[in-house]
Amino acid sequence: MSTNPKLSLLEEYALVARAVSAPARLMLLEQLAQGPRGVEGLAEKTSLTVANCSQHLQQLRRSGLVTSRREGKAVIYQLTDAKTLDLMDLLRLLAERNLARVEHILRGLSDGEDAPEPLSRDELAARLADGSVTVLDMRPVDEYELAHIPGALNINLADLEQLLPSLDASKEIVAYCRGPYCVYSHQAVAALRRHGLIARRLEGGLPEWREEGREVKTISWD
Amino acid sequence: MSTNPKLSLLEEYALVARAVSAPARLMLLEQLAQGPRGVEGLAEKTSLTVANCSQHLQQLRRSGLVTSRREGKAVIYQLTDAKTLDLMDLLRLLAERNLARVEHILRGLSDGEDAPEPLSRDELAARLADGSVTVLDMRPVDEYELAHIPGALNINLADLEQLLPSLDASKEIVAYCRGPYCVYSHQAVAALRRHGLIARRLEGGLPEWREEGREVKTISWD
DNA sequence: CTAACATTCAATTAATCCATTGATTGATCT
DNA sequence: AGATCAATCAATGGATTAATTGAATGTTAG
Repeated sequence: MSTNPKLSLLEEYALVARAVSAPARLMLLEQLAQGPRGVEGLAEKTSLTVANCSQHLQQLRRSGLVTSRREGKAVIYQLTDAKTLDLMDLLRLLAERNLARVEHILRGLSDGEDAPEPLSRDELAARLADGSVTVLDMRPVDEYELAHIPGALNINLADLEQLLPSLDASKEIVAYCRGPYCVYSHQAVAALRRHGLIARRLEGGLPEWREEGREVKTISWD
Repeated sequence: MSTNPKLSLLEEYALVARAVSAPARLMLLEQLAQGPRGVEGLAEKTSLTVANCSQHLQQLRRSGLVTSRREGKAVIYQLTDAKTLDLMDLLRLLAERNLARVEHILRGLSDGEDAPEPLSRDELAARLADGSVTVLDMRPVDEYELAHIPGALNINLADLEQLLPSLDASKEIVAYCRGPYCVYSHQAVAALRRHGLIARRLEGGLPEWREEGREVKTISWD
């Protein structure tokens, strides 16, 4: 606690940030995003010890991101409100942007090849509805599990070759990954076109898709 | 770094959170929100040593929230994009909600007195335009400085009595503070009405006002 | 009241983070 | 080249944080 009022206010902000600055607590929040749970259940899902889990949960409670109530001999924790989810989404968005940008720079990729125009998100939404496209999610499987465009197939670049025979060559293929800087979908499209398929990238990536409030599918993980 | 891919992804999110989990870095971000600056200037504004400031800035850069470029012998830092501001706003929102809720509980306040209906934000916006209201911002001065409703007077409860004579008794007075749970505006309205003035609370507080994308005024601090 | 269970508390250790210091790099100017 | 200025690096000590263990609390069931 500082004596300076301006600083102590910033310390208050920092306390909230601190709460989401440990992977263990992010795991807990991911779990709580699926609904209220007891301590033991959460400990199991996150493979933390019960005591450790309890302490993390109390830290989250102190930060105001979750609340708890007693139910019999169990203590049930739950997210305080949707703002908590907003915070997690923003972190995801920022973090994945960074990952994507880093890869992009590392590989020295430029956009100006013979690549076709990317498909806009509006267009994809329309064509998802009438089933005239195959959608490929090129991100790592853990990101796919957290959220993906409904109906998208998860495949990584290395395995793409194996998938080729089973693709419907009459449908256009749309690949996406983390965002505009992400390399996966660029490379996927290039590979697919080399094999004579009709393929385009989605404009932006999953973060941008989510941000516009479009539907995503989430898998509840182990 | 973890070997588990799911964990290492969460670590990436945590890294972003960690970046905004120190008051010193939040100060730097506040400064950068006003525009790009060099290291020395930032160090002065935040009263950090140059070396310390540089290290914090590098941590912010690693998290992707800011970028830097060289200009002559100076290194200029700036916010990467508006998403960084979104993150800060969200932290503010969550933190101030908590502060407000804590106060509310501590003082055992209930809403059901003889208090009048609060003024909606739409109404206030309309009446701000035609100048038929006096708006009081009851929050601490440092929060006021960060952002407030344009035209609002900042006054704390203790000093309210002194302000009374100078208030235009023919205009309705609207008081606001941090949010629905915050006590300042409740108490201000009660005090004003005790003195025979026409006073109401604003529905919600500044966080809610900002959230709706309404105009706020910010003062660049020292 | 006692036993059983879920959660929390308290104390320890190891790891991480922060501010400070002084040296070092990189860029400009004469 | 040498001087100067801005920023960064490297190393230190002090403070905070996380995971672990075992004991203590509160709640229900018998």
